[in-house]
Amino acid sequence: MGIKERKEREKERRRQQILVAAKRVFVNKGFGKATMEDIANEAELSPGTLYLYFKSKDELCASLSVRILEYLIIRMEHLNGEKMLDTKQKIFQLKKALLDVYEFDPLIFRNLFYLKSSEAVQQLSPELLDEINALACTAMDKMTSFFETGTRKETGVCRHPREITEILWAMFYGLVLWGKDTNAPDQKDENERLEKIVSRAFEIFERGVYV
Amino acid sequence: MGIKERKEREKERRRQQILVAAKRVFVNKGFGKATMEDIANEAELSPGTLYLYFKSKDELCASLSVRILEYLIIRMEHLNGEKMLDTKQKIFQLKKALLDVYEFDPLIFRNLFYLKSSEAVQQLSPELLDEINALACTAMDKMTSFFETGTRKETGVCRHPREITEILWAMFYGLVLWGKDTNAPDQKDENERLEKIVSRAFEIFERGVYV
Amino acid sequence: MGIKERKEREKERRRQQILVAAKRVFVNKGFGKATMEDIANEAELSPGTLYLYFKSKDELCASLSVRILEYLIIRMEHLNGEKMLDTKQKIFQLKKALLDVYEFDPLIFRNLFYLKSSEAVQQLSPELLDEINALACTAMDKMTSFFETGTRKETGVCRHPREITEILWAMFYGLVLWGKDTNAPDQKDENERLEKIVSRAFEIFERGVYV
Amino acid sequence: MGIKERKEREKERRRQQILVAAKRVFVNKGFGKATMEDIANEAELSPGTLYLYFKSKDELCASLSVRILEYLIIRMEHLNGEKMLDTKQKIFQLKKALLDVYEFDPLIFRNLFYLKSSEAVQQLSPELLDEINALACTAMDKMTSFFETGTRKETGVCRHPREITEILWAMFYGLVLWGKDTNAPDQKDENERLEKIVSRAFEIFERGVYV
DNA sequence: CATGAATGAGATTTCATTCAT
DNA sequence: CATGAATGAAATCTCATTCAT
Repeated sequence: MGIKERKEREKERRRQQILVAAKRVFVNKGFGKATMEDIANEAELSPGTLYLYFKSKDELCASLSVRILEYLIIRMEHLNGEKMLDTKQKIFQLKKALLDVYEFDPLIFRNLFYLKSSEAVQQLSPELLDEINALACTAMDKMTSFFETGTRKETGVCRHPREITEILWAMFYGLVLWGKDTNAPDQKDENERLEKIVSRAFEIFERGVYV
Repeated sequence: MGIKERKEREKERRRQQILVAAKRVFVNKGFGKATMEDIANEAELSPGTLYLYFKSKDELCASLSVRILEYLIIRMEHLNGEKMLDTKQKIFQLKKALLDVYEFDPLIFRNLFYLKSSEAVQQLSPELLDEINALACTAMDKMTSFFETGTRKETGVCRHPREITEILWAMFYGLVLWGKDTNAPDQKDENERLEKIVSRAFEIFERGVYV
Repeated sequence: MGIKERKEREKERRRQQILVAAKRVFVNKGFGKATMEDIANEAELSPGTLYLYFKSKDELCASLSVRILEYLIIRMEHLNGEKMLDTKQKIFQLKKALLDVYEFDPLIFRNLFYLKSSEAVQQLSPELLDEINALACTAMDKMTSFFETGTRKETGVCRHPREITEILWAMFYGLVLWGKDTNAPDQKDENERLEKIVSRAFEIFERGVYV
Repeated sequence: MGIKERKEREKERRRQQILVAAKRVFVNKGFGKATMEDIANEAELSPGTLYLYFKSKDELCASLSVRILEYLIIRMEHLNGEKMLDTKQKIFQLKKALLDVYEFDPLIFRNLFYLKSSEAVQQLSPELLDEINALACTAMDKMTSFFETGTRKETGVCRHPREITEILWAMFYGLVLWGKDTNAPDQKDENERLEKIVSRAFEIFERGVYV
């Protein structure tokens, strides 16, 4: 039945449309101060409609993380496709990937933070919570295996791929969250600034990983 | 007038008492979901009383950051007292200092993040905002000068003390915020876990900073 | 036009099907808390469809009463068919009839009460309101005339058939509404309990009606 | 501490004031259609204030029943004070008492009905639910014991005091609920009508109770 | 200073109803 | 006819803030 599928697709598109609108609102107002009405207005829908797609405001917020984690995982899978890299190259590739993800959605880290901050977590439906946790795990695992596969055939470098992964991730996370100047005049400047400092950080780090 | 001073001191003590209570509440509920009544109950005061010491909920939240930044600065000043350290030792000392600050107030980074996240910033009184910005700058400056003074007499290492400071800070910030597992069974376990990964991170980093 | 009639019949059948579903929902949720969507789900129809058969939720509710009043009237007409009964027998027959009606639809009294309770009445369409009032009157009249015809040929007993009717009706109504234990384990037990106390009540009453 | 007691009293008075306002609103609009705002306006308070005294709308509604059941119990206790009555007199006294209760609050029965109708019951706090159930039981017990004490010394009459109690109560309940004409021009007329039919009912009933 | 009852604006959420398909 | 997504008004309830005591 083509008709059922089309409906399905449209429904999913509408969901995405709402998420996009929500993201725009959150960027300006922050999660706490944004209202469902704001989001509805931005999405050019009525408040009630949001509830056809998301059980509650908290679930809507959390769903943003799903979207972005999915993108992150895809990016990590791409990385894993590239074989025959040494650790140095890998760190470089990871940096590039993370900066891409950030550019795709600069809100991602604030989002993940919000999610982790126990603010909302408690009243999410178990299903959604499980989904998010699974995605976050998968993302981390993919990153880790990226380092694992590459490093086995080398000189004993990078013996703790999991920790390296976590540290690099945290470093990026920290640079984004801390550096984020709310009053930045321009997203472009902001991105440049970030790229510069991240590059420096990964550079230093990369030297440190080598024995 | 001793009497005036005593009043002053008592007033300040009461302020601190409220901040302590607020911190306890925020740990559990998050900034957004905590109510003034929650805080008042925790402080064993009435809601109205809070407004004798803080202009608004947002100012109260922001004041928590002041408290912690002050402690951070003190800690950094101590560091600066210790002369004749090479970069390696400095990084080690900084790590220790940051872990101490974290132990003093594990909430500090969520706090600072909340402050940066534009959620509330916009409606803070300019005075408070200025104070916080000044404190944050001072803290960063102290950290930077810690690296500067140390490194001049050395081998050209650490030519970008400001960036190193920012990166180390962000790395720590990231490790704390990301690693923070809301459902951690025990603060002590949590602390140990953090210390371990932070040590590893600073270790790698320290190797990278050396030429 | 047989085709028109068939359409008509089918339409009426669909109406009944909706009413049956509505009744099931109301039993569990009560009139106020039940939603049109609940009813639509129960009837395996879409919410929109309900409005093809009923002007509004209130009209749907009210229509339930119509259904049951019609059954009540039919039952009363049967009673009137049985001639040559003395008051004692009549009271017994009435009891039986009422218990039958109750078994046919245990919700009937809550229904009628809801209708009387001014909750909705005010916004019903005049036509429906008139219909219901007419039916209620007819039902009462039939009951009354049941006593009238019987008692004329007797010994001056039962000189106020109208009042007797009303009292018996109210007594039954009260026993049902009051006794109705929402948490009753079982409709069957419930029915037995009701029959027992109703029998006792009519027994006493019957002795009292005789001079 | 007189001051604490005074506060206590004032708080209780305010609660009563809200209940009185709620009653007035419910008489006009019915439980389902009345809004918290309606009640707040009637009580000349703000909507938020209602929630300082009642956890939810449902709890407010249910609390009306508490008030009235308490009055009912008091009235029943008075009855029990009067010794040396035969059953006939007792029935007469009970009738008078019930009519008094009705006059004190004509809404009582609709209230109790609402409470029983499962509409709200499910989401009441267990404490309130227990309190109401206990009160309803007490009321019934007092009525029953009124018949018991009196009848022991008599001629074997009234061997089922519990059932008699229940039947009389239900009869009254039914007469009130059914008779209640929402469009009654005047409460006074209404009361007279009720008194007349109730008297007739109890008269008949009383003859029936005697062997 | 401290209180805490009251406020009332505003947030989330629900749901009867409509209408394009 | 039937659908069910969308609506949007309205309801419930929350909570930062105020103010009379």
